Amino acid sequence: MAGVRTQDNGEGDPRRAIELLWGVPAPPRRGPKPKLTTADVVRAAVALADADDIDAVTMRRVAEHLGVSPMSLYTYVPGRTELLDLMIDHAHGELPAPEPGLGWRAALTAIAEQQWALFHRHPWLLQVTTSRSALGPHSFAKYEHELAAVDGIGLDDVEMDAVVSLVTGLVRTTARSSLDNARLVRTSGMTDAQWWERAAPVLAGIPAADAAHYPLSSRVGQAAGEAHNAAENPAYTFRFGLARVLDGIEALVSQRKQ
Amino acid sequence: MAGVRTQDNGEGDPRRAIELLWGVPAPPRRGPKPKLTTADVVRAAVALADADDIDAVTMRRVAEHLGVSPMSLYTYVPGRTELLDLMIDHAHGELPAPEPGLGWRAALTAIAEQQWALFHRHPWLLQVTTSRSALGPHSFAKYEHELAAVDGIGLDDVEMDAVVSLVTGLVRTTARSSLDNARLVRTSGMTDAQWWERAAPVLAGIPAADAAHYPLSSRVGQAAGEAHNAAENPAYTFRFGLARVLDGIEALVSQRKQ
DNA sequence: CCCTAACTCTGTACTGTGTACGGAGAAGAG
DNA sequence: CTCTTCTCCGTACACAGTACAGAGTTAGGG
Repeated sequence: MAGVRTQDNGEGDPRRAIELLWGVPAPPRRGPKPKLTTADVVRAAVALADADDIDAVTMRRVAEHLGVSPMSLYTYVPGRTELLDLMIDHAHGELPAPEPGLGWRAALTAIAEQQWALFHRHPWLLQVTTSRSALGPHSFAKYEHELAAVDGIGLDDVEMDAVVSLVTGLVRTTARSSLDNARLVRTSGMTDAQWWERAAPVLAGIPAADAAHYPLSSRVGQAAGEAHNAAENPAYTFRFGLARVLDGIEALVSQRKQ
Repeated sequence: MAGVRTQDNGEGDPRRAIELLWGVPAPPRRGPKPKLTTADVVRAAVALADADDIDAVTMRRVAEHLGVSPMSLYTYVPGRTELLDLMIDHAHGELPAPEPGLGWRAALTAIAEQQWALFHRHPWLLQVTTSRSALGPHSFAKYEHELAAVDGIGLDDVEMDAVVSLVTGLVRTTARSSLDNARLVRTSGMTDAQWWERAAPVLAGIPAADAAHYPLSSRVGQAAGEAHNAAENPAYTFRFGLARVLDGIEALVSQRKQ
């Protein structure tokens, strides 16, 4: 029913990875011409992840996709972890530059919507942690654009950072539940409705799970289910949450103004 | 540098798993006395995950921890996926019942703080998806308590659900970045500062990564770094975000009231 | 009381993962 | 032409989840 894990990397020396992210000019090459480029590997990995899961990105499968032996990938990429880092920055490159002249509210809304769309194009982005990996050019640009949206509206630097985290975090969680669910539908072959149809009678047979013990849950769950035709509607939760968050920020901004 | 993944389950029939969650009375037993109980297995798995990672929860290691062969675990638990589900509900059991008589704002704050603490006690909770798994008694109770905090303050049922998702989602994202980072420090053996010390000169050697290209990022990044003595301060982001979100909810509530 | 059905537990084995290691061949530097 | 450096590959290892079949243990039915 559930159980998604997050595995981390724990790399030692960041040098090589950072150089790859920024596309170092390439040291003096002596040996045979490489068949591929690092970008080829990244593109293949992204294609696999898009089509399926982050779990589909195995060194063997990426290699097969490129018509190359698994071990030769290590010429272009230090390991799987660094490949994931490169994939992240690659995907961040799809985020457009901000439209100039928008107010902070419209700018933040645009950013949130773009990231929402990005996550739906590349669901694997939500299966991967980004703690120390946001060091590529596109990730830098992403952060820069986010800050630009709230620059000069009366917040101090620390608040600007926190506001940006708040909005991007909202997008992440709501998109995550949207896409976790979509993935479950795919992998289990059951829609939410079908799954509930099977789960409901089991629960009904358990006295302790009676609706009387959970009055609010059953009332609200039913109402939400009817309103959305599903157990959850992450798109609604996203836009509802964004409206609340923006209102909350607005309160702070106008407080700072006086 | 980064690369945490989330793996999902995709189980077929939820019956057995739900029965385990709710502790079915146990069918007529004929064979030899079991050495263990399902609860033993869950406790051992939680202990392993607490001490380390969700990745530390392998069937082999749990079995070893219990002095039993790996395959015998399958007597108590259908598979690793369902074990994770049981772990989640087990952890949710640590969330206290709400203090009665609090206003919605205080109640939501208490809930958020309790979940923040729970995630820090059981970081692996953030490494695991919960899409369709919140069907255990403690997860039910969690949702019920969350709804109770905002019941009767003028929101409709769908809004209540969305408000609750908004707050719990905030806790999840901010706690996640807090704990992803802590785990990275552990696994890499480098603090944030040490890591930046190593990464900074590499970045400095790359013309395109110059501060001039990212004026806001470098200004804000430096200010945030000095204010927090770290690249990030998730605890601040959490409390700042919570204040904004509550303000945003307040705006909606008072709008509904008139 | 014994036999048999039901149950627990275990050893072995299969597929799949990331990647360390060593060797084979290609191509530029001298 | 030779040497050094590089790319690429085959093999191998440790570890994962768990299918399967068998050995041993217990309680119910006769």
